[in-house]
Amino acid sequence: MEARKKRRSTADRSSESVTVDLTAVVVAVTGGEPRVLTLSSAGEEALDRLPSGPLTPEHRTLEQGLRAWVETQTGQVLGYAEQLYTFGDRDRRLPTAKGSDRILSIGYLTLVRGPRKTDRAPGVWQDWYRFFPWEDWRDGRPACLAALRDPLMRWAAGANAPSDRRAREERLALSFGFASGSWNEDRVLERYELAYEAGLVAEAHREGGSTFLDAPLAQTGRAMAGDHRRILATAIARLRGKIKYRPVVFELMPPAFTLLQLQQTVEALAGLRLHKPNFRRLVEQQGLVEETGAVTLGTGGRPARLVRFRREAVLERSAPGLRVRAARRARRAP
Amino acid sequence: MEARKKRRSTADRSSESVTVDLTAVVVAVTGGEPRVLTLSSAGEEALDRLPSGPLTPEHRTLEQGLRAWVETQTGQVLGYAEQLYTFGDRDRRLPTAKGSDRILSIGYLTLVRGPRKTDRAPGVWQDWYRFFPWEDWRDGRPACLAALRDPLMRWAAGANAPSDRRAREERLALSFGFASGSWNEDRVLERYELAYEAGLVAEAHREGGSTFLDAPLAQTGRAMAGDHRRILATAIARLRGKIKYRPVVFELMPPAFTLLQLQQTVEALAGLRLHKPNFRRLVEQQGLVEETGAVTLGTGGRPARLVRFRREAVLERSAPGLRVRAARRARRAP
DNA sequence: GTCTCTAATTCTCATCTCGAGTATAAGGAA
DNA sequence: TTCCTTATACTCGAGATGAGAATTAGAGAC
Repeated sequence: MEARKKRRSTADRSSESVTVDLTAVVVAVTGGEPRVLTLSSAGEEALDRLPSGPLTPEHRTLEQGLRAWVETQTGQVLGYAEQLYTFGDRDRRLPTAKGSDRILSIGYLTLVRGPRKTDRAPGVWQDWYRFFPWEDWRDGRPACLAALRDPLMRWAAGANAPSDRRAREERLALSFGFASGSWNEDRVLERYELAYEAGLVAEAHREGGSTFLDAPLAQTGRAMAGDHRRILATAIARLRGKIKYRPVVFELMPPAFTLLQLQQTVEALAGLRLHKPNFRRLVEQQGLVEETGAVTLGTGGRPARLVRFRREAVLERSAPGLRVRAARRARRAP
Repeated sequence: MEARKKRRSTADRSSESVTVDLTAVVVAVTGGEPRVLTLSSAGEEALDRLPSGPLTPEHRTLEQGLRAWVETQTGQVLGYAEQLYTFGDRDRRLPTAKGSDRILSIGYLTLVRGPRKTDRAPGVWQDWYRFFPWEDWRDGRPACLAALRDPLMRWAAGANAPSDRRAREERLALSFGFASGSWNEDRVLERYELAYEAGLVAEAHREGGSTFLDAPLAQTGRAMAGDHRRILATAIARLRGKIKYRPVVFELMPPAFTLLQLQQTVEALAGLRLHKPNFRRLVEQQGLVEETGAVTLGTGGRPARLVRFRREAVLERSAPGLRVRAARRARRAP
């Protein structure tokens, strides 16, 4: 543990001077897979980290600062950007531990359309399911979930107070759908935090956190520097939630695309397989796309129409999005 | 364009030292009206402000700091708390302008159940519609909206570039439902920001913002210190959105309540009138409440059953909330 | 040219959900 | 007992949704 200073009576103790770190989760979908832009953290064991940098006086707005940092670090120009959350606990493990000041991290979700190949620009586009293997249900229930279940259950059972135990069990049931058996793809962050608390992810062991480890770490996903994996979880959760009521997917699509490409993009993000005819009906009923007139050949079958996003849709519908539903909703009590 | 600095090698100019302000929107519903806890800002013209205070080294987490400040400033102990957004533009007008450092404000939405009467504790519970009179549609379309419409339209028409004009008109259509005629109660923030940009709220004139003023300021709601009204707008928007898929309303209810009380609470927050039988059906179908066995007399009619929140509901449904719908949804193109 | 394969697109149908309205129940007061 | 008020229950039709079957249109094999 670090010496946690308690000087509460120094002159200007009324306010603490902190430095602010702007951190970007840069998302794209290529080849039907969701990708995050990562860099290699300098020191130590070369963990993956997210593009990030300190807020400086020249940044007029936070978002401006974020864009600047991502550009200088990766060469990537951002499209859509949305603030996610501000992390500010005093004892967070940080990738760039400079001094003993408190560091606030402001996380952003950003989307880019055509991720340039990272020729010689630094940065790697990685499939985000490398970091969260249990989140990809496109080919059915992921195998690693089975491996997580037992340690999680044992962690819950190992709580001291019975009330604690119940609380943990409830969180597990809610997040992973153990018991009820229903998976809610939006709860990415809750699941990561449970895995963390249970000591199942590598990050939890870096600074003497929980010690419950005994689970196959290989199955708990690739680690990231600092708490970047938590920020990534926050971003995925937000994006999965948001595509349902806001047309954000289109920020990831090329100007013209087929309905199948759109579906596959949504599937990639949500980590779910969808029913093709129903997906089409949804998109068309909502008026989210319009014809370009062109078609694609070379699909291997009947040519597909190329469509584009129809901007007027946001004016017509109150929640223009793709409300995908994982499975049949839980039926109410009989 | 701003000079985008590339000097990545100066000593410590790379990071700016900022102070952080924790700001709370404390919400309760009493007497069927939504309330915010406000204080009087010290200096100047005694504007209403939200409870807030700087982050200090003793605060281990941001939320902890927030709770501490609200308690010391108002005596109010918080229940539910949720981070909203971090405001950090360099040129924000702030209620407590200390020095020239950048100040980051982290806004929180917090809910309290039984707001203690503020006997001699500082702080006033104010109907939040005093700050946003156009947001209350419980008795039909609010009158002040008619007064806003014209100035807003003129502001849009007054844009320099035609593309700008179109963009403004689109935002107006989307936020206020002019034209389409459909009101979306969630877009509180967008509406406030439009009113601000159009110079229709007092805050816009405090520091030489836009100068479009000519609208009846009396109808544009009570002003607040700094950008607290924007933070309040953010909170209302978040809360209105969230009751639809998360059982947060119950954080505002007493332990036992009638279905009508619950409905009136939702109506107060959403600023809408709901269909009684359908609201009951919704609540009961979702299994959100259970009987307490007791009934209330003195309702003026048939006694009402007292129910309580049923915690298991969150385990059964993937989005346990009260998806209230303002009106018939927009029909698709013919 | 015809057949076959693949993927795009269209239809069907039963089941839910939801908005809206109507009917009945149970206290209190006149 | 009657009326008034509010709580609670029932009904109906339109639209949304989940699931699957049927049809269409290129490409390549023969």
